[in-house]
Amino acid sequence: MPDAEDTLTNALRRRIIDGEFAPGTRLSEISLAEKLGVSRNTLREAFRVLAEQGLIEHIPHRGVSVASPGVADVVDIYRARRYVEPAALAAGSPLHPAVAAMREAVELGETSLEARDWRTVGTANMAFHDAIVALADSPRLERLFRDIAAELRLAFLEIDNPEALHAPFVTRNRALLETFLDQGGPAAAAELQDYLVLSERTVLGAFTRLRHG
Amino acid sequence: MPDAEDTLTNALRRRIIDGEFAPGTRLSEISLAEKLGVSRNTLREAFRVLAEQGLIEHIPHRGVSVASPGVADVVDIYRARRYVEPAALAAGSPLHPAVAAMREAVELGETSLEARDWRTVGTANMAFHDAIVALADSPRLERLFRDIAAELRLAFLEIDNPEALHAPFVTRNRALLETFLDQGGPAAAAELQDYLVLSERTVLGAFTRLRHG
DNA sequence: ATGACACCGATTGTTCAACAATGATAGTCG
DNA sequence: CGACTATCATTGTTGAACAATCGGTGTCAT
Repeated sequence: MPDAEDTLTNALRRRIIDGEFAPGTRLSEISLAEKLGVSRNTLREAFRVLAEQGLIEHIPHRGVSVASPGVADVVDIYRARRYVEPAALAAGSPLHPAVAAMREAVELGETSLEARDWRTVGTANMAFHDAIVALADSPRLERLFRDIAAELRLAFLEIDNPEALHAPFVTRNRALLETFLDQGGPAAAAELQDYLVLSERTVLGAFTRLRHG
Repeated sequence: MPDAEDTLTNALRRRIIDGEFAPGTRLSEISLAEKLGVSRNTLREAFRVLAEQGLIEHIPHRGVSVASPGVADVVDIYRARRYVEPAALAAGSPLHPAVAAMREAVELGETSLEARDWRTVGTANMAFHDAIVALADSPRLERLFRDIAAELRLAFLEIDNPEALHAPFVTRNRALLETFLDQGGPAAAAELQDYLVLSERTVLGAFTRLRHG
């Protein structure tokens, strides 16, 4: 079955992001290869890709495990986000196609919030920010964001309180979109700065609460 | 010979960056594996890592070749740089350890300029900007910069006029460092914006000159 | 001569089995 | 009870093999 590997990498990626393998889980080459119906070598190639993306951690001679981001990782992820997202929003055009994606993400978030479908709320949230980055029209920045967004999802999985994590930001997304359209990029960028600070604080708070009981 | 792969990846990476394999060169699995004294499978794992880093391009069933960045890539690389570098400089502290690295890079650039050692001038140049990014204390931003800097080196290799490419920026690096120390981060950030615009223009100019004769 | 078509060869994609090397574990001894 | 050692499961790496695909070559009909 040639070409299994691209598919394999994506499949593994999705399953990890979806939480099928909890953060920190050890991924055994032999058993996982058997489970997925591929050879060890093919699986190892996929591992290398995912490790480079930060989704799994590879320790020589000790195998790979699903990344489990710690406080330092969350801090760094938000730092990177603050570098990229507000600037993308500040320079973004309201006519950019990504604006439609922003709107759709906001609406999906709102309907999912009503349905109390927190998982989808989280997905919509990420899609919203992904659209913001897309405003920059930079494949490399998009790739960076794709990777750190995936890592952040792992952090969310560790916390496992999706309502507190995602719900508060649905209305903020709506407000941010309207600020962007009504008052322009720079105003929206300033708002997003505060937004990200608050979001980081929310995540970090949940994290330390985890550690202390 | 276990643990060959991390070493292998780094070795290949360095050889590519050093121009041993010209941009666009097809890398045959069989012959390269033989040349490097590793098996095809091990080499393929290294390929996956380097492809993820953007150093080589992988086309299914057609193998990998050394990336040869085009105009669009250069534009995107500089876009990403403008997002990250000035902000890092603006927020950076003069007391940060990376400042020492900035200084060393400037001095190395100056001595290499005198010696007309353009290769080292280019290296020092990149080290200077690497130190700027290090001001942000963000592993993920550093990784992004490491990858795009490597890609940019490939673009430089394609142009192959290192003097025009690197020499003009030695004095600018010195000036930028002094602005940062004397007038602070924001002033230096503004200067760096212009710097990067000029640098991009230099590279793009050389590129189009290549295409037209 | 030219264009479509079928074939062939080289290369990549993937698997399997084997062995070396390492890290963790468990058991032993002082 | 702690340090040492032997064992063992797992990873690291290899080589050979076969399947699948791509690109070029040559043929053939028009």
